[in-house]
Amino acid sequence: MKQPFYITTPIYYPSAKLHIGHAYCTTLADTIARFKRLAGYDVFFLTGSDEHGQKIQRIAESQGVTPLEYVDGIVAMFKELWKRLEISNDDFLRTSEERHHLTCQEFFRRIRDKGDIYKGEYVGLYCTPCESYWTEHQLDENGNCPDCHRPVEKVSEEAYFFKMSKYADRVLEYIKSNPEFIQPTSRRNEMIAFIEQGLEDLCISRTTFNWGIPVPDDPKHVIYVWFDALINYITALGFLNHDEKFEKFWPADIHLVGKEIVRFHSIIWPCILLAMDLPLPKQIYGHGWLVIEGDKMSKSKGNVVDPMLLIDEFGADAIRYFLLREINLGQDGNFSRDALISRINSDLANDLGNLLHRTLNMINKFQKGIVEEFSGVNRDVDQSLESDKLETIRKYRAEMESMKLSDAMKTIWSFVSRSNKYIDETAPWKLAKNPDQKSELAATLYNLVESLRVISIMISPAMPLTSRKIWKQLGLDSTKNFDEVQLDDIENLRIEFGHRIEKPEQLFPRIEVEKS
RNA sequence: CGCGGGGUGGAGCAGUCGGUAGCUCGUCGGGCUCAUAACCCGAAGGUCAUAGGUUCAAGUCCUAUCCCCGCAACCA
Repeated sequence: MKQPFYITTPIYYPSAKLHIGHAYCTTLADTIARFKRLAGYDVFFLTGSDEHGQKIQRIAESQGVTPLEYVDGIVAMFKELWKRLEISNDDFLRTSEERHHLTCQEFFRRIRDKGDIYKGEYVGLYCTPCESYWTEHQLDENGNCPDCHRPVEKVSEEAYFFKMSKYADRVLEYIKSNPEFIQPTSRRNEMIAFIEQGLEDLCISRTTFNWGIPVPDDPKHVIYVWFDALINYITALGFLNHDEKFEKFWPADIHLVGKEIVRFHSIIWPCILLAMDLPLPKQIYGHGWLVIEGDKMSKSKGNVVDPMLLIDEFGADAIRYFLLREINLGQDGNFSRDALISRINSDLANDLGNLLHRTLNMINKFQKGIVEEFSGVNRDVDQSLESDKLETIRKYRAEMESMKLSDAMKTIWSFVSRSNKYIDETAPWKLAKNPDQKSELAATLYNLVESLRVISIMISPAMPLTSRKIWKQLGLDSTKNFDEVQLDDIENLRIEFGHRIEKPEQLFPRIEVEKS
């Protein structure tokens, strides 16, 4: 029986189109999910949309449509983006779906019945024209509403509270005794410090708007979006229907989230689960943010990068590779068009693309497109290439398993480089001129095809389209169907003598940049 | 003294247990010609923000200072 593996992205808020930061997070999750599938796990990979809240309701009103009509349009764009980016999610959860409403209400009811949700007074600073509560920190320099800059007033309303304080100690204990729970460590330290300063009970209902999940038996309240949103991870597993998916996949292996929402996932979410007597997720991984040309991405700065346009221009795999390679998981990373083009040209076109192209070209030119048989060739360079290959595979597996995705890409590419060097070392164009060296030539070309075969499997979680293209061009479909390739095939599968390669095609054309 | 992250050759970054400072791009020189003017080899270039301290030895530990960037509870 296959081992289960459950990974999630956050459910994104459909108040606007998704930007490159969302694409980054989802690409990371997708790459991990694909790697785990390749490694033989039974993977469930979830993403979705968090559709409720006052902000959505207001935008919809301003456009003269219902909230649902409004989010339907945006969510369709989410789905289109994930399709174009080759995201392999197993489900897409919308919090507006009935399955989620019912699950969420069930959580509320059970926690209330056991006495951990109570009715109280929410006191806050309210801006009447904006119909919004603000915290003191959010106010502008004059102590006014940060949106409209008019004065706010202290207002209270009836609200439900969740007894988070009751669970603070247990969550802290869990974090402390499970060092892997919150990653990276810097975030973990932050969370410990945060809990140690004391947790207040969480206000989990609102009465100032109605686009949300109604509180059971008290429908003038809607459930606060975070309480609503976090539960999505369990809704999707069919918790309510005692689905076998729930038994199999809960607790989640990784909730991959942005650093700004680590707190919700590593404190509020565990408190909710403890109140429900459910096991806690194994890991919350907080990735960093993308800064654009050194600046924080924001609408007001007008530097928001649309991933869809990038995919149109450069293709999904190039974007995926860049994000995985260039940014160290857990830290902030820089996104710039120049850096992207530079990566595409040097790593993808010059190194990988050209390695494939020159290899296939030589097989066509010197051996009429056939990977020919040879025997008795074992030069130092061959041994050296072989041992580098084995070391590369070993490192790659270790790095992928420990989520060092950027390191894993570096490891693959140093082997790409090694293979290019092997061509220089063996100089097949010279071997081709001498009939006595037919075996050496065949061995060289065979070893190169082997290198590319290994590379194509290793890049498949990160660059599924390119991986498939290489597989096809190498003529490997006759050896094994690409979709059935497993991680162990890196070592186990061997190319047969005499098989025919396909027509070489450029994987990544160079992008010419005008010099200024 | 709110919390956290960061300051390493022209640019972007790695540096695990402290032991001669690495990678990619760019620049310069050479080689090769199978290839997407790609590939391979070599070189130049850093007092690792600053000032102290611990140590036989510090980018790596400790203290102080300066600069940049996030977060600061209902905000995805």
